[in-house]
Amino acid sequence: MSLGNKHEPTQCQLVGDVLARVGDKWTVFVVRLLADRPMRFNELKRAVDGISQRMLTLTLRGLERDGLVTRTVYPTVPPRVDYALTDLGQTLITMLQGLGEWAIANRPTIVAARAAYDARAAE
Amino acid sequence: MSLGNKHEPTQCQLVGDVLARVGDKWTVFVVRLLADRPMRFNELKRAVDGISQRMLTLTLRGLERDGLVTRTVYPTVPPRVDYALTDLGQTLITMLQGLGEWAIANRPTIVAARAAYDARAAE
DNA sequence: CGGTATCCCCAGGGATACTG
DNA sequence: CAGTATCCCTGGGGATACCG
Repeated sequence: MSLGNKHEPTQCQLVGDVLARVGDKWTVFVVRLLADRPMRFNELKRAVDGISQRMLTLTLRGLERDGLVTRTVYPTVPPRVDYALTDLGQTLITMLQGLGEWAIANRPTIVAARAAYDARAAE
Repeated sequence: MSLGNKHEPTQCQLVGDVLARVGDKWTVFVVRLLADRPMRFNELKRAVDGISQRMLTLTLRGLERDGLVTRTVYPTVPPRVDYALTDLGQTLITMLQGLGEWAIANRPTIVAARAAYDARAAE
């Protein structure tokens, strides 16, 4: 097996891709909400504090494209669109959960490190 | 305990912070390299393909500020600076490992979903 | 209701030159 | 060697207006 093969990205690149996917400004919030239950567009918009209509659309389109979210249109009047996590999306939640635990466990340490660093820089 | 307390960020925000920290363009590559052993500045620069001097500096400063990396200066001529992961940085590696496994396991699914989505969009 | 389309701004990040 | 300083450009993302 060739490690330099351009068609087989390194693990680093794969991790980078995942982070690029899920590390944008809004994805985590949307995914977190959909973890509980399917939601409609404006319902999400109201729930995700501060998101613009444009960014909600882009975020959902991206998730849909990667197979993490399904978009279901009910051809009623007025139209109704439901967004829901796919099975793949559910597995992503597990990853984020792990990240959340790490964040909670280590935030005090990080905050302290930051304060110490900034104090040194300011002197 | 109050969940709406502004001094206690939601878990979503914490995850978002971690992702913002580690989800930038270069951090994963640098952290991955330092996981093996401490490295010098230009050594890192050569190892991380395509990174600019400026961005390597900024990335390392950020990691140092958050207590994930230590910076050790040896006052020799020419100067020598070693960067190494802290214990906290090591725990981060564990998280990234998990992300990497998820990425490897699910990439085929994601690639397929993307192809399918793009095919629909193009028709 | 659930979007597109358009305009605009600013931070992330590259290239280059200079320094202790 | 290990940076800082400066310039510049792209694209992420907000605000607003319009559409089926």
